[in-house]
Amino acid sequence: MTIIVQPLHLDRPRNTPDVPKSLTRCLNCGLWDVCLPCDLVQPESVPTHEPVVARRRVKAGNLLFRAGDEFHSLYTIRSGFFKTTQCVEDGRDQVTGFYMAGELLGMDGISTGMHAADSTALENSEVCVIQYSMMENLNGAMHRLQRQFHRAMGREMARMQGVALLLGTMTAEERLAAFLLDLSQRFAARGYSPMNFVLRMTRQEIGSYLGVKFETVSRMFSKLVEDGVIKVRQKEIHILDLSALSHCVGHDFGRPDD
Amino acid sequence: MTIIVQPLHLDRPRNTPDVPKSLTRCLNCGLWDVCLPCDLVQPESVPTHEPVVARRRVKAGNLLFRAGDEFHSLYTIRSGFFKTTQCVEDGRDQVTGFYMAGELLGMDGISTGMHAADSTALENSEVCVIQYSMMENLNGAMHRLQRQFHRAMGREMARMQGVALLLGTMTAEERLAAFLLDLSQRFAARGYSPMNFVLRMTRQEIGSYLGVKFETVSRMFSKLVEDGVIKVRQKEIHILDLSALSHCVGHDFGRPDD
DNA sequence: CGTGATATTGACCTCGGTCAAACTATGTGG
DNA sequence: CCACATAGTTTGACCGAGGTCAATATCACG
Repeated sequence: MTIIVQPLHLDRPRNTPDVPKSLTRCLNCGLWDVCLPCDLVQPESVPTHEPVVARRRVKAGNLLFRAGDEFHSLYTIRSGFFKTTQCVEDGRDQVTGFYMAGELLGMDGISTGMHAADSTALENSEVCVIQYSMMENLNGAMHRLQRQFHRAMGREMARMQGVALLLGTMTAEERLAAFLLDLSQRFAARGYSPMNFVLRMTRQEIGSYLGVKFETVSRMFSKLVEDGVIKVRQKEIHILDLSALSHCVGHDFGRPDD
Repeated sequence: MTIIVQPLHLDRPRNTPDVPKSLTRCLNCGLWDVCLPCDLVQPESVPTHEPVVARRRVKAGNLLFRAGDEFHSLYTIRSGFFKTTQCVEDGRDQVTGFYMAGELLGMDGISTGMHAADSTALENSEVCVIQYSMMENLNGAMHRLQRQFHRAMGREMARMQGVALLLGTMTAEERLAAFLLDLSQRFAARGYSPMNFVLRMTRQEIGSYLGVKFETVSRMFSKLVEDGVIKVRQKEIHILDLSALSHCVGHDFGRPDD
C-alpha cells in the first residue's frame, strides 16, 4: 500500500474542494485542545487531496489494529474507550494501557514499522486516523504539530514509567488505588466528574493491567469499600474520600499533564 | 538559558573553523551506526558556531541529569553504562532502565520540559549531548535524523512495554533470565561476547529493575547456577546454555485461564 | 590489614495466587 | 414471561513464591 501526501500549499484558502471534509470537520471537534491533528486545520497548513486525517468507527470488542499489522498511522480517540494488549507466544498476555477520548494511540509501531500490540475498543468508538508519513514531511510551518507529537510520545513514555513503578513497587491495594486515581484525574481533565464514573473494562482487564489476578482486584475493591473510601456497584464507581484514596497510594501518581 | 541554533549552510565545506571540534570528532566515533547525531556530520547538514553536539564526561556514581532538571538535551552514550531511577517521596524508588553505549538517554523530559528520572553513571562514561531544540528546527534536509529520533523513541517505548510485561506476568526466575538474555543480546549487538560479560550494576539495582528484592535476585542466580544454565562469580556472568536460559523465560507454569 | 559495601544463604511469615462455590447481570430462545 | 446459558463478580479456604529479618561471607579500597 502506498501513502500519498501532497506538498503543502501555504496560501490555499480553507474549504476549497481540495480540502477533505474529514479535515474541515476537525474544526467542530470537541477535543480541540487535546487532539493532535487539530493544527492541521489551520488555514496555512492544510494539505490537499489526501485524507491526512480520516475517521474510523470501531465497534465494541473490535480491533483498531492488531500486533503485527504494518504501521502507517497514529490514532486519536474522538469518542469511546480502548485497551492495548501485548501478547507473548506462550499464551500469556497483558493489558498495557487504557485510552480515552483525546489520547493518542498507535505509537508502538514507530520503531519497527509494525504494531506491537492489539488495540481493542471497549465500547463503540470513533478515531481520527493520522498518516504517520505526514509527520516526517513537516516543514517549518508545522512546528506546533511536531511539538505536540513529541509531547504525546513523551507523555506516553512517562505513563509507562509510571506503570513500571506501579508494577515494580506497589502492593495490590496500592495498585488499585493508583488505578482509580489515574482514571479519576483523566475523567476530570475531560470535564467529567472525578468522583463518579463507570468503568469500561472488566475486573480481568484491570487485573491484567495491574499485574494481579482478577480475584485480587475484586478483593481490593471490597477492601476499599469496607474502609469507606469508595462505593462500588458493578462497574459504577463512586469515590467517597478522594484524599483517603490517594493516601492508599504511598505516593502520588499524578500524570504529568503538561 | 538560551539555545542558539544557526541556520544551515548546505554547501559549507567540512572542517572549516566554524564547525566545532566536537562535531567533527563524530566522524571517528565507533558508534557510527547506532548513534543518533551522526547524520549531523554529513557535510551538507552541519550547523555552525554552536555546539549542537558536545561531549560530556560523567564519573562512576555521578549524575548525568537528575529528576526535576530542566530538559533541553538528549544524550547518546559514547562509552560507559548508565541507570535511570525514578524516585518517590516516601523513599521507594525504582531503576527504570539500564543504558549502554550507543543508546539514547533523556527522552523522559520531552513532554513536561523537566526530567522525570535521575540518570547515574555506573562506570566512568562519556556522552554526546544533543540540543533538543535542534530536533524541532529541522528542515527537510534533516529527515534521516528526525526519523532516527522517532525510532529511538519508539524503541524506548517498546522496551518499556517489555518491562511492563515482565513486571506484570513473570516469576522471579523468568525475570532474571529475561534480564540476562536482554543484556546478552545488547552486548552481542555491540560486538561483545553474548556468553561472557560483566555486570555493571549491583544485585540491589537488578532487583529494583526487576521488581523483586535483592535477596531474591541472589537466590535466582544461585538457582540458575545449580541448574547449570550459567556460571557466576560476583559480577562476572558466563552463560553456559543459552537455549536453556531462553527456555526459562517462556517456561509455562500451566496457564489454565487468562 | 581493617572497614564498609555487596553477596549469599537460611528461617520464618505474608501477600497474593489457586481452586472452588455461589451469586449477579445480561442476554436468548421457547 | 420464564428457563436456561453465559460471562462477569464476589467470597472463602488453602498454599506457595517471594518478602523480611538475620547471620555470614566476600570484595574493594584506603
